[in-house]
Amino acid sequence: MSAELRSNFLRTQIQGDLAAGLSRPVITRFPPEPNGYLHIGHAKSITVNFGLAEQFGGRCHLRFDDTNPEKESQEFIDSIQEDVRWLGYEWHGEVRYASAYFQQLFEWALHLIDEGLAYVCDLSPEEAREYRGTLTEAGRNSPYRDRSTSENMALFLKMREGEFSDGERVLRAKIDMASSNMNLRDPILYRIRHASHHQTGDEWPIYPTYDFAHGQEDAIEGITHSICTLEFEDHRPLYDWFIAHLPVPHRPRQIEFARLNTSYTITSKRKLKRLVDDEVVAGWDDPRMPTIAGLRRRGYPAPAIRHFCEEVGTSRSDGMVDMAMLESAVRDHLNRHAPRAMCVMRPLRLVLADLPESMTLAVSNHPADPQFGERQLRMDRELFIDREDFREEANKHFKRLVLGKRVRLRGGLVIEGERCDKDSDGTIICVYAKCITSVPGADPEDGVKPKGVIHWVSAEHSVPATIRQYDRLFSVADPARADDMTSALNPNSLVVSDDAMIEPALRDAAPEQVFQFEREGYFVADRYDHSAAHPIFNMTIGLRDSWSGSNG
RNA sequence: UGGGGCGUCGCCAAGUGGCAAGGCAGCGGGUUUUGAUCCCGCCAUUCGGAGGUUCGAAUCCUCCCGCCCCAGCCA
Repeated sequence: MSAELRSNFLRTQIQGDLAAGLSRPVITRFPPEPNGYLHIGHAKSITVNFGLAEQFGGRCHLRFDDTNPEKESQEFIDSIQEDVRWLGYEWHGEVRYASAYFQQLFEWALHLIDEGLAYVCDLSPEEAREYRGTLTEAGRNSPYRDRSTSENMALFLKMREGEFSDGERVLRAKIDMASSNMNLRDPILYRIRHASHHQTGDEWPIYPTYDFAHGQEDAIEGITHSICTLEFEDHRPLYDWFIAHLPVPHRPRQIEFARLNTSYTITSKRKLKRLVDDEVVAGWDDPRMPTIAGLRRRGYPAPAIRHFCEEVGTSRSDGMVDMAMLESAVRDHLNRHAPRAMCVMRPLRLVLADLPESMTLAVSNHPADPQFGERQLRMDRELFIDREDFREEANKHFKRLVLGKRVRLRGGLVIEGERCDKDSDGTIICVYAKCITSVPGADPEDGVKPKGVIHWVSAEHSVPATIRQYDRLFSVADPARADDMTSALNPNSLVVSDDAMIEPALRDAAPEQVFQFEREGYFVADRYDHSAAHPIFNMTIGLRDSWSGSNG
């Protein structure tokens, strides 16, 4: 394990296991159920599981926990694999499926029946709930609990043959109906579902539950550390019970950590699905979604997401991480990796009447990294600047273009505002300025430096683009706790503008390429919709801004 | 009110008997052809609370308080 990684209880635990003589390589697994798209919380689990394997020279499996066919689909299986790879990880060997172990699981169920440790129960779901008791009252034994081994065997075989209807019977473990741990009150091992499975088709009319499947899957694969979230802690005694009572080839160990929660987001798959189904967003990969696919389409780089997951740490205490931390990781990565370009969002015509002739400027693509090279930009008599960058008059805090004051056009000349035209409503429609310098990049000869620098594009040589500006989807920090998710939505989470003008070269941006539009923020060429004929950029995130809040 | 967890700065989080790391946020200053970046500085005499053990406690003990999870034939 590299020394620079901060310690956490998982790494400490594994180091301890290794020191205590764990003789096999560390093997972890990322075990999603294919019933939705992966989200930022899964990203955390992925970096934990794949990261641990990597740090300890072990391996990590990708295993679909597909024990509930009615909620699962091939679409999710495909998207999950794509997302894991995009995040930068490759699983060891083939993709695994819990469903590939159905026959083994079935045989282990027979074993438990044989041992008198499992029985077929005919209680209806409602009756079973009654018999289960409550948190403070013990449950009662099912009237079917003492069936003979042969009767249980015969009944379970009939279940497997599809002779009963859905919900008619279940197979339960015989543990302790009075246990203070609800999971030990004769948990269900198999339920009847005449449902076609995306992997096994109609081969099985019965499906194992999570509890009966997960630990055994881990055992089959030789998983050394089965890492899951805190809510499964109460299941660990049951996990261990199966491992102890079944002839499994290996004893995996379950360790729980606190799931990742980030402010202003929701990670319930059920609720995310509702946003998609209700068309509140444009799909699972809408750039406002906390899904991996959404973050990707928003322009969040995979290395930034991985770095964020490492930075927040891994512990056992519930909490909520400030979204600003993820955003910081994104800005940090993009600042170093995104080439600079100019985009004028709210164009205002600027005329340089005394510019002798159009000139071609060589402008750096990155202020701190020469490897990005430079690009040629045309500076003509007529330009566009942002409306926000001009005022007829302003106090000294306004470092942009003002009548009678100087400002530099990024990478070009220093100019001075002279006058402006307005329409009948008083709206400024054109600004006139004179050139103070004649050589690009030079300072004024009189030594009076410009107040600031503004960005611009050539009126003639720029091209229109659609800019999709995103803001957080929810306006409350903890939408998961809102009584009504819909009322917590931010009505301005998406603002589309077709007014923007961009440098012509931006037309040729590759899908998913991210640029910094100087003085604005980071923008990504939309993965699907961007084209040279119709450039479309999604705002990834704005630049940090210490001005607008205090003065603007 | 049964059981299982968790409480260290505004938000995350190291630390496990010997001087309370770090990141994010925030605040001040410097550099700057991006109000960005970068750089410098500030930001917990105290670890949920109260007792106790100890030369010494965030770390060990006792009691108390707060928050989270569990009563799916979901995972």
